[in-house]
Amino acid sequence: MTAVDETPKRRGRPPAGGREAILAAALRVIRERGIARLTAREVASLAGVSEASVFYHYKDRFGLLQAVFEESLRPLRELAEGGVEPGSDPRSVLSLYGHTLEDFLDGVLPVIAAAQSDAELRDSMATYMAEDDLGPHRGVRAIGDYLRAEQAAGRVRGDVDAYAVAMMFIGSCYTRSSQRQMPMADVELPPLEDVIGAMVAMLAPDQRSV
Amino acid sequence: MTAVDETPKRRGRPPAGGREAILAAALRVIRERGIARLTAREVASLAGVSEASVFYHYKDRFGLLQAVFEESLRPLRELAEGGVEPGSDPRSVLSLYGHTLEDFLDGVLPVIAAAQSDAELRDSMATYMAEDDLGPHRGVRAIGDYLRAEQAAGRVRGDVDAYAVAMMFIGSCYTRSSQRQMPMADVELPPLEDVIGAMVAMLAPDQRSV
DNA sequence: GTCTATAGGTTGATAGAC
DNA sequence: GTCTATCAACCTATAGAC
Repeated sequence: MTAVDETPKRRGRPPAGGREAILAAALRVIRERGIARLTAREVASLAGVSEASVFYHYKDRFGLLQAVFEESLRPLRELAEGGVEPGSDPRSVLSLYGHTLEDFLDGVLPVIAAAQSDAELRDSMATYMAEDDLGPHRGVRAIGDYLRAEQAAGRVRGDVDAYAVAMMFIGSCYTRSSQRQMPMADVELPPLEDVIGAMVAMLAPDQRSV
Repeated sequence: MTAVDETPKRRGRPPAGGREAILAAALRVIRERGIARLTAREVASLAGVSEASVFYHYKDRFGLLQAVFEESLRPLRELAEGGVEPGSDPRSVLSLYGHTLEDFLDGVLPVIAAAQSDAELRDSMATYMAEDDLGPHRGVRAIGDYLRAEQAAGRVRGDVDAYAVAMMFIGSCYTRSSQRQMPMADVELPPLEDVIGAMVAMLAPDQRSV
C-alpha cells in the first residue's frame, strides 16, 4: 500500500529497523483487522520479524499498544499546538483547518476506538490525552479564538457565541471522519465545503453595515 | 423507555429470565470493562448463570455480540424513524431532538466502538446499520428537512444550505457524546444550549423583513 | 538484535447429568 | 433450562542459542 520500502543500500551489519516495522505493523493490524486480532504472532508475521522480537522491543502487549497510541496521537498534538493564523478570511481558515483536522482524525480515530476495547487501555490513553490536554475542545478553542478575533475586527457578526459556532464546525469534521470509519455503502453527509459555505454566509456581518 | 412489554398471557412453564440477564450483563461488561474483557466467564458470573448457559442461549460469542448490537441499536432506529414535527419553533425542536439524540448516543457509542475491535464484528454491524439505513445522515436528513420546511415558511433565512446547517448541529451532538465516552478530567465543550442559541440567532430571517 | 522452542495460563465451546 | 467437568486452541511471555 504505502510505497515505502527500505532502500537496499544498507550493507554489512543488519540494523534491521525491526522496531519501526513492528510499530507500523501493529498500527496496520489495528486499522484493518481490529485490536482483537493484534497478537504477537500477527504483528511479527506482518513485520517480518519473530514473535520474540516484539516482546524484546516493547516489553509486553500493553507496551506495544502504548507506543502505538503515542505515535498515532503525535500529529494531533502538533495540530493542537499550532494555532490559527488570524487575519486570513474565514473561508480559507476553516477550509485549511477542517481538512487538516479530518485527515488527522481519519488516522487517529481507529486507534482511539481500539483503546476503548479495554478499560486499562482506555484509562491509559485518557491519561495521555489529559496530560497534553488533547481532545475536541482544542479545536473548538482554536477556531473559537479565531472567530472572536474576527468579531472584534468587525469581519464576523458579533451577536453569536464564537465558541458555540466553533463547536458546530469541529463537530461536523469529527462526525464526518467518524462516519468514514464505518464502511457503510454510499452514505452521504454534507461535505466540508457545504458546511463552510453555510457558516460563512451565516457569519457575515449585518448587511446593512456594508 | 418505550413502554412496550409483552402481554403476560403465557402460562405454565417458568420463563426464568436468564436470557435477558445475559444480554444485560454483556452490555454492562462492554461499557465498563471493554469488549476485550467480555468472556463467557465474566458474563455468566455477572448474570448469575453458568457459562454453558451463555452458549445455550446465544450459540457463540459472535451470536451474543450480535444480539447486543441489535439491542443497543434499536432505540437509535426508532429515533431515526420518527420524524421531527414541523411547525414548532426551532429552539424547541433542536433542543428536544438534540437531547434525545445525545442520550441515545451515550448508550450506543460504546457499543459501536466495541464493534471496531474486530473486523468481523465491524462488518457485521456495518451491514446491520446499512440495512436499516442508520447513521448520522439520518439525523442530518431529519433536521435538514425540518429546516427546509421552516425556510419555505419564511421563518428561517433561506440563503443557507439547510442540510449543511443540520450537519453542524448533528455533528456537535455527536462530538459531545463521543467526548463523554473518554473520561478525561474536566474538559469543557460548549453545551447544547449554547449551540442552539447561536444557531437560532444565525438562522433568524433578515431583520429588515420584520 | 534476532531467532527457535516452550512453559504457563486463558478462553471458547461441547458433553452429559440433573 | 441450567449446571459441572473437560478439552482443544490460542495467546503472552520467557529462556537460551546464534
